[in-house]
Amino acid sequence: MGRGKIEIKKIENSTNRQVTYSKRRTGIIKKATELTVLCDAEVSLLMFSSTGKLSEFCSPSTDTKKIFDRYQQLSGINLWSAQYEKMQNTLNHLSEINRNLRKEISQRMGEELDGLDIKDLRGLEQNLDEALKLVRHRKYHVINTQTETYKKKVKNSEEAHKNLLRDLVNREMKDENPVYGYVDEDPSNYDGGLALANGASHLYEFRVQPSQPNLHGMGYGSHDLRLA
Amino acid sequence: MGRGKIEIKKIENSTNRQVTYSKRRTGIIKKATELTVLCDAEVSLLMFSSTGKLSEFCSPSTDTKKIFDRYQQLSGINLWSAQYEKMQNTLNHLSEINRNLRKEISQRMGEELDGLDIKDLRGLEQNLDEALKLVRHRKYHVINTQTETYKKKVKNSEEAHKNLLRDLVNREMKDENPVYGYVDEDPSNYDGGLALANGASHLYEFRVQPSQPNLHGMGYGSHDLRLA
DNA sequence: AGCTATTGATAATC
DNA sequence: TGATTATCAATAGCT
Repeated sequence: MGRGKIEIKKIENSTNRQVTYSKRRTGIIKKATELTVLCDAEVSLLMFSSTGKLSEFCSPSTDTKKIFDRYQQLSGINLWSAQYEKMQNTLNHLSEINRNLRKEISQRMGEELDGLDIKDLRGLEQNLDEALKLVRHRKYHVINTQTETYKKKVKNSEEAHKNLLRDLVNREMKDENPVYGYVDEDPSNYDGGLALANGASHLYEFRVQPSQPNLHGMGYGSHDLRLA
Repeated sequence: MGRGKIEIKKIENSTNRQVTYSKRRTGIIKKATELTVLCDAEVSLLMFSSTGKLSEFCSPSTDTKKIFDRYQQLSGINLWSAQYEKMQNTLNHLSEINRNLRKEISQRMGEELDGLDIKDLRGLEQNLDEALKLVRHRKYHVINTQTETYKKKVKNSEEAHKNLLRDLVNREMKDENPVYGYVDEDPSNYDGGLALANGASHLYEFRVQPSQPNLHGMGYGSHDLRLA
């Protein structure tokens, strides 16, 4: 259809090819539209020119994504299988690692020791012993620091009290007019040492439940890692 | 184009619509083919008839999946964003859990204690202490069991040796014909006690490297959890 | 981009 | 469905 018949083979003249592409692209989109309207069909048409430019047509009743989903269902071709598998592998790998980490924590809590031989047990014992020393060392350090702070605060307080009393006496001696209303500049700091009274840790006390290591109630064991 | 002009609107007669769909489908596929060949383009054409039947055309140089991938790249539309996001969330969640588990292990090894207050430290100390007791208990149990087995083996061996000697003496007394070649029925069991000599554990000895929890050389710390 | 001679697609019909 | 054909639509070559 045109001023002359043409052979259906690649148009070598680049400009001519572009022009023909443009015209025929319009034509085929018109055809797709007509098919959509006349026959109540759903159509997706994707075209990449030789220069890589994308043109798209899609029936108005739907969108490209829906068409693809439908195509996937009907054709049985899983378009994202590669990506899907890659992610799925990563997920499985992470789950496996987490399982192992949990097992290690359990063993460090003295549970699930059945699988360990004498060498493992000796290693674990030694390791726990060293950890215990480190934790105790740190604990004493924290206690000392807090105690020092506390002592300093008390000393400051006494100093302030003494000064206040002196002032008071001075004033009474001068004009017999006592002063009330003294307030410490930062009373909230005084309960720093009180925390020492509580022995149990919110971090570790839940561990009385055996063999279910947990992290602040995240409940990761119940998550569904499958993807429909 | 036809024996009469037609209006572009849905063909109500179902049979007629099907016939037109068939003819025009052939036509548009021909157009797509021509576009592909003449203009060196890549084309994907998906059509669903009003009855739901799928027809497909794709340029011979490629396939539908590749076209979709390319479409996705160029259009910026993530065609599987729902799935992707779901998996990505799961991945992030698992990674977070992983981080926490590692941190807990580190703390149980006496590392990364800076963030813990006095309550936490006391709890951890208590927990480690109890774990240490459990591990020691288990270790002694295993040692005792192995020692018992070893003793029994030795006793059996001595018994066997004694019997052998007696037999030997008896035979020599009877016909002056000594017997060689005695073999224990299961010699491999005798080295059970030898493992006790090795103090270090293959499981825990690598922990001298600080703050890198590890499980049997899995090296999960280096795994790339990002998804291209 | 337009124009139009010409080919190509297809609606109606069998 | 498949073939035929009179018609209309698309477009190749040209400006």
